[in-house]
Amino acid sequence: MTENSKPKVKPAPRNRRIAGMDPEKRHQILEGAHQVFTARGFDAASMNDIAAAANVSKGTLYVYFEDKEHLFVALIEREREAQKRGAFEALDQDADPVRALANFGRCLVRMINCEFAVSAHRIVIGVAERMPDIGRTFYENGPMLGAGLIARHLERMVAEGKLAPIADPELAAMQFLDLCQSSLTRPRLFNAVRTPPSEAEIAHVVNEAMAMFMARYGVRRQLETVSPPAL
Amino acid sequence: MTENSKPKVKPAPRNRRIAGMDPEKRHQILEGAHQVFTARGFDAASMNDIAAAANVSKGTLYVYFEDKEHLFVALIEREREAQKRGAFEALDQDADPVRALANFGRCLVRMINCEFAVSAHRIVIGVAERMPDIGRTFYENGPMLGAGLIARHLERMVAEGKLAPIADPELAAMQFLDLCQSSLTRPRLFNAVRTPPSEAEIAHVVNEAMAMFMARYGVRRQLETVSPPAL
Amino acid sequence: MTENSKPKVKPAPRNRRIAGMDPEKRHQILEGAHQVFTARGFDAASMNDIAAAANVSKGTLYVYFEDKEHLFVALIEREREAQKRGAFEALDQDADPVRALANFGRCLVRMINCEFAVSAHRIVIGVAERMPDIGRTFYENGPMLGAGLIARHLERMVAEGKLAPIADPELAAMQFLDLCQSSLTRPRLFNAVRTPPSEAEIAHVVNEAMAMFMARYGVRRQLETVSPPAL
Amino acid sequence: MTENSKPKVKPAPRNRRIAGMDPEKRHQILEGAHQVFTARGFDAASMNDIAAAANVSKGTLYVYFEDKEHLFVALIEREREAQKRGAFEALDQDADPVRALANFGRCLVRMINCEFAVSAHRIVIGVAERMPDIGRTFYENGPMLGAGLIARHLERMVAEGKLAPIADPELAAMQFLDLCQSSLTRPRLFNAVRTPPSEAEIAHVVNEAMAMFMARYGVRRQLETVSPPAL
DNA sequence: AATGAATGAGCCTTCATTCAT
DNA sequence: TATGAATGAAGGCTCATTCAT
Repeated sequence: MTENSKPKVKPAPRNRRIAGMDPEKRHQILEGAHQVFTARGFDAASMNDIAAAANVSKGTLYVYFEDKEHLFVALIEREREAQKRGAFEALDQDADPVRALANFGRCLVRMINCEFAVSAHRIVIGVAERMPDIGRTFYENGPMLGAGLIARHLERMVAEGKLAPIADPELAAMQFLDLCQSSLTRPRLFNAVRTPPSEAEIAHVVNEAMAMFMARYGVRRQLETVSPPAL
Repeated sequence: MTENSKPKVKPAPRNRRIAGMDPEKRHQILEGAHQVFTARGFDAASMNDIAAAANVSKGTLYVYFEDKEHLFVALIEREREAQKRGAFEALDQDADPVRALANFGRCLVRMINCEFAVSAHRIVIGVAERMPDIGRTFYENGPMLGAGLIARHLERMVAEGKLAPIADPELAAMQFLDLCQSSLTRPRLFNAVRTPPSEAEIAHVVNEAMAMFMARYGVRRQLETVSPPAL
Repeated sequence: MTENSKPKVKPAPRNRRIAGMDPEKRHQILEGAHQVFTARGFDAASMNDIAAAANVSKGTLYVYFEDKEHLFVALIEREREAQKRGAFEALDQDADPVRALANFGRCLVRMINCEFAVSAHRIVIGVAERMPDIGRTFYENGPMLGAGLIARHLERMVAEGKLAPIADPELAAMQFLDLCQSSLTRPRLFNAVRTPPSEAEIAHVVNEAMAMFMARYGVRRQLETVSPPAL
Repeated sequence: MTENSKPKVKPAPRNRRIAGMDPEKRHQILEGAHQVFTARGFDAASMNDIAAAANVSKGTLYVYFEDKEHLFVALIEREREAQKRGAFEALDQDADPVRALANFGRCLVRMINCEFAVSAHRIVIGVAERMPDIGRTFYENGPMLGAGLIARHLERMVAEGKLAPIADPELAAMQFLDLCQSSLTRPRLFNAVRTPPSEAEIAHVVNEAMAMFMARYGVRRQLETVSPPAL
C-alpha cells in the first residue's frame, strides 16, 4: 500500500510556468473570476463558469493560475491592494487628527461594505476552516493591519495631547473600527441587507462611533476650562 | 404484517411513525451533521460522511431531511435555540442592571466564540450569497434579535435613570455588542486564532467595552453631585 | 507556499469502503476491465470505457475498486491465479520427471502465449517504469515463482540421479523456461505475431528445449554404458 | 526580403531549410524526447515536457515531427541504429568463431540491459497493442534481425565443422540469444532489478549459455578422438 | 421505515495540437 | 522558421440523490 501508490507518475519537474503573462488576459480572467466567485462562493464556483465568464478557454485558466485556489487568492489580493490605498491615505489628509479619524472611519466603512469587499469577506470566512492560511493571511493583511495603523495614529494623538492616555491602543483601535461598522457590516455579511449603506447612514454611524470613542478617550477640555469658573 | 402480530398492550400511539419522525434518529443525524459541517464547511461536507458520522444509512438522511441544505438549516436552528437560552437569561439575573449588562456581555462573547458558533457563523456567511434566506434568517434570529433585547434593556435603564438618554437605542445596543467582541470574534472567524478566548481575555475586553459604553451613556453622578454645591 | 497548500480539504477519514461486495458486479467489472485494458493498455484505457464495457455506471467502478490502478492490479491478480493452477499441476502429474518437465514446458508456453497473458505482460511491462511495484510484484509472483518451482523440481531430479549435478539450479530453471519460449513469446509481446502458437509449434520448440537442456544436464547413460566396452 | 539583402558569399545552399530539417534542432529534440520517454513511458510523457527538455518551443516539435507517435518512432529508430553497430561487429572480430560467439553474447546482453534499451523495450511493448506497426517494426529490425545474423553465423560454423549440424538454425539462434539473457533481461523489463547486470554476472550467464549451447551443438571432439581407438 | 448499491452529472485538471505573430 | 499562448476534448474521480429490497 505504501509501496507504489506514492510515485505514481513522478510529478514531473513542475516546469514552473514562466509563461502566461499577458496582463490583458490575466486581468480578463480575474474579472471573470470576480464575477463568478462573488456570485457563488468558492466551492460552488466552477472553473468552467469562470472560463466562460472570462471569455477564455478552460485551459488558459491554468496557464495563468496554478489552480482554483491560487486564482482565488490572487483575486482577493488584487482587490485588497486596490482598496487599501484609498482608505489609509485618508488618515493623513487632514490637519486636525480628530477630523482625520472620522474621515478615515467613513472611508473604511464605505470600502468594507462595497459589493466586492463583502463578497470577499464571505468567501474567505467561508473557507477559513478548510484553508486556514487563506483566512489568516486575509485577516492579517486586512483588518489587523488596518487596526495597527489606527493604533499608531491614536498613539500620535495621545502624544500630541489630543487624546487622553490609552492603556491598550491596539484594543482601542479595534474598538473604533468596530464602532464605525456597528449595525452596518454584519447584516451585509449575512446578506440580510443587500445594498451598501447610504452616505447618510455611514455618516450617522461614524458620528456615533466618534461620540462614543471621544467620550472615552477625548481630553475633556470643556470640563477643565468650565470647571474653574464653577468654583 | 405490522397489524396484529404482537398485540401486547398497545404498540404505541400508532401515528408515532409518520414520515421519518423518530426523534431519536433525527437527533442522531443532527449530531453527525454537527460534527461534519463543523469540521469541513457546507460544500466540503459530504452526505456520505454525515451518514457515517451519524451511524445511519445515506437513504435515511433523506427520510428525515429534504436535502443537504434543509439538513443544514435544521442544524443551525437547533444550535441557535440551545445557545440563545443561556445568554439572554443573564440579562435579568442581576439586580444591578449595569452589572447585568457586563455579565451578559461576557456570556455572549463566550458563547459566540465557542467552537461550534464560530463554525456556524463561517458556514452561514459562506453560503449567504447563494442562499440568502439562510443568511437573513440566521442574522434576524441571532445577532439582530440579541441586539433588540439589549436595546430594550437599555431603554429600561434609561427609564430608571441608570443611563443618560439614548437617541438611537438600537444602534447603541449594537455598539455595545460589537465592543464586547472587539479583537476577539473577528480573528476567530478568519481562523487566525484557533482557540476560544480565555476568561481573562473576555473579562478585559468586556471591561473596556463597559468603560467606553458608560463613558458615553453613563449618568455622570460626580458631575451631578459635584455641581449642586457649585450653585 | 508550504503553508496552506497541504491541508487543502482535510482528506476526510477515508471511510474505508467496506461496501461494494456483490461478487456478481465485481466480476462484471473485471470482465469489462479485461476487455478494455487488453485492447488499449493501461493509460489509453479510460474508466469511462471500462464502465461502459462492464455495463455499470462510472460511480460503481469506484465502489468496487479504489482507483484505476487498483482495478488493474486486481485484474492481473485474478488472471494470474486462474492460470497458475493449470500449469504448475503439470509438474507432478507424470511419474517420469523428464516427461513431466516437457509436459510442464508445453503447458507453460500455451498459457503464457494466450491472448490475455500476452496483454497482461505488455501492460505490466509498459507501466513498470512509472509503477515499479506493479512490475516487481508481477515478476515475483509470476516468472520468478515459476522458476523457483522448476529449480526445486530439478534439484529433486538430480537427487534421484535423473540429472547430472547442477551448480546453479535457479539459473538452469530460467534457462529451461526461456528455451521453451524461444521464438514464440517475444514476437507475441511485440505483436509481431498476432495469434497464439499452434500445438505443433509448441511441441517443436519444447522438444528442442528439452534436447538442449538434456544435452547439458542429462545423465549420459549411453556414454557410460557404451564407454566401458570401449576400454 | 530574403532575396538580396546580404549577398555575402552565398547564403548556404538555399534548399538547406526545407520543412524543419535543421539537423541540429532535430538532434536536440530527439535528445529531449529520449530523456522524457525514458523516464515516463509513452503516455505519461507530455509534449510539453519534451519541448522543455529539448529547449525548444512546443510548436517546433510539430515542425520536425508529425505527432507524438512519429517522434517516438524516430527516436527508437535512431537508438537502434546506434546500438546495432556495436554488438554485431563483435561477431567478426575474433578468428575463433566460438570465442566470437561468446563475445557477441556478452556485447548483446550488455547492450540490451542498458538503461535506454530497457526503457525502449518497455515502451514499445507497452504500446504494441495499440500501435502494432511500431511493435512489429521494432521486433523485426531488432531481435529478429539479430537472430538472423546469429543463424547465419551458426550455419557458417557448421559448414566449417565447428558445430554439429543444426536442423533449425533460426530457432537455435534464438535459443542462444535467450540463454544469454536468462535471468538478466526479464527482471529488468519488469523493473524488478533496477540496475544493469555487472560484467561478472554477464560473464557467468553467457558462460552457462555457451556451455549449454555447445553441449547440444558442439562437435564432440573427445568422442571423435576417443572413438577411433575404439574401433 | 431503513438500507446502501447504483447512478450520472459535474468537478478540477491535463495535454496534444493549432495558429497568429 | 520558431514561438508559445490558446484551445477544448477528455480523463479520473466525487457526491447528492434515488430506489429496489
